[in-house]
Amino acid sequence: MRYSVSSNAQVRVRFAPSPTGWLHIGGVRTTLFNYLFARKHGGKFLLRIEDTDTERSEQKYTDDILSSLKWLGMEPEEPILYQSKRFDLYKKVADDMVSKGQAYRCYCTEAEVEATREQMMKEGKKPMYARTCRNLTAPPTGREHAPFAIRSKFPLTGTTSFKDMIRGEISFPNEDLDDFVIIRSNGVPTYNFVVVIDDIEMKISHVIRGDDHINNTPKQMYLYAALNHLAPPDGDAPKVPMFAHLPMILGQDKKKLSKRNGETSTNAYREQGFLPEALLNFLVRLGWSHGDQELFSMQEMIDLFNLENVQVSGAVFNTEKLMWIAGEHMKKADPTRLLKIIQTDFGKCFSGVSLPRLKEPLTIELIKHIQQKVKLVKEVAEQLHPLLEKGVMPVDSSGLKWNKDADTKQKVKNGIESLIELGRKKLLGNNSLAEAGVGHADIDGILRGICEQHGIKLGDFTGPMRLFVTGQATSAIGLFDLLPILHWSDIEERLQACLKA
RNA sequence: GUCCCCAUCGUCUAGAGGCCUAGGACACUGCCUUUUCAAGGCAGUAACCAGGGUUCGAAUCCCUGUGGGGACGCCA
Repeated sequence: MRYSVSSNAQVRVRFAPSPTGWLHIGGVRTTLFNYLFARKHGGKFLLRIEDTDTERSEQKYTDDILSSLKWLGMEPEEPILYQSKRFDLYKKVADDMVSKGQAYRCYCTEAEVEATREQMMKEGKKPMYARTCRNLTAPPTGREHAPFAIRSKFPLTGTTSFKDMIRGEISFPNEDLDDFVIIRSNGVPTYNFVVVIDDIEMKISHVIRGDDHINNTPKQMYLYAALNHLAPPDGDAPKVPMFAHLPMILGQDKKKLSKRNGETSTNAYREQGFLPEALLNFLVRLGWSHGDQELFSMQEMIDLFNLENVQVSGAVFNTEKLMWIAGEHMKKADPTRLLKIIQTDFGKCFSGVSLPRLKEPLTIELIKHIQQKVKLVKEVAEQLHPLLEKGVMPVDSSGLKWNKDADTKQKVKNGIESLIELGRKKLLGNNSLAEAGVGHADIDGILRGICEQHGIKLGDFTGPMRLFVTGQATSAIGLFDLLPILHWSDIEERLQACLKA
């Protein structure tokens, strides 16, 4: 909160997800803060795939992370580092630590370790490894050829502390810290180990991550000290990066956001039709603020972002606010771009419509109006669908007010007949009234005129028309705007259907 | 249980000792327009976890308590 960035160091940050699940929305927020920080300081944003868990890592998840980041517009600026390709290196570093007495071979079985852990829990202590093998000079008898893990030889006394850029000084008594495993008995390295090796090699200047990593930091501090010799000789990278631990994103139940208490998959938001900039705007306000400002363009986020204004406590993921922000960004979006997204992501919404109709300029005109009222791209597509259909569509007219009043019903029909006639006259051989120079205000005048002439209320008149022309009782586009845009032939067919209702 | 972190309206937040009878936003409620719908405008309800200090003065600093969350893996 109170620490600023030293100006001469090159800022290099990374997002380091493990491909064991779809890109989590919390990961997107972490990425966003890293990305904004890099942009703001003229640094670089990098990506590292932490696929050391060979059991659970899957290619499809890596693909998902990559495609989601691309969708969000936050792509890495240097080649992606895959940890699974570097096992040999990690092993060598670990062996080196063993030979220097910074780590040791542990011959305990998982069951043995688990047993002591449970025992300590019962005694009211923090469950830790009993350090059985810490001072061994040779393998225990009978286990000479047994597989062994490699553990860090973490100091037993003193304290380990670091200065968090968001929270200030955080320190841990060393006696509470474990001799954590750095290489599993199957030879695969663990997270806390490789993260340090890679951050050193990638010359990461600032580690910005979720605060669930606070407790890992002292372990990593130990490793930074032990692996100091790995730091690049050019000295342009800090020996130990600065840390900034971001508050968690919480579900409605105030617990860490997970599948159980909210939608966590980034893809789901894309499929629902959120604009990426809307999602990002919502996410940036979860834990960060700039005075009273709520709406930010990507450029504004970059210009305004800073770690000083990052919040310390967790933030509940609030879907209502997301929806509001989505609507605000929708209003500002370029309609041509919206059409493109509709075509690539929401083609399925157009069953029964010949897609070439999407290319007609009238589509853009329709989108311009629709986007003012809806929040999601999918909604734009759904609103567009019936409008682009040729001719009549099935409608449910049972809810119409005129069902209760035969007199009005007849008057409205008379009015519609007048409208059809008038429309033809105004069309002057064009496809649509708009092409003939008829606009919103003209339609307003025409409809009001007809209502006056036939002695009906505007609301009674527009209700049935809206239903038959849009196929829906309510629509995201006003009738006054819609009538000029659509092909008059389609409107006429639909109004004829209305007359028969 | 142990360690770490946190604590302002229901939610996101502003707040860096006096500008705070605590501001904005979402949501909610009401009103206006009711001569088009899911628009727009206006207004309102609503919070400094508790107790002790420090200070002329505390939402803001300190301590304690309470509450919440996170971490305690040969997951990341």
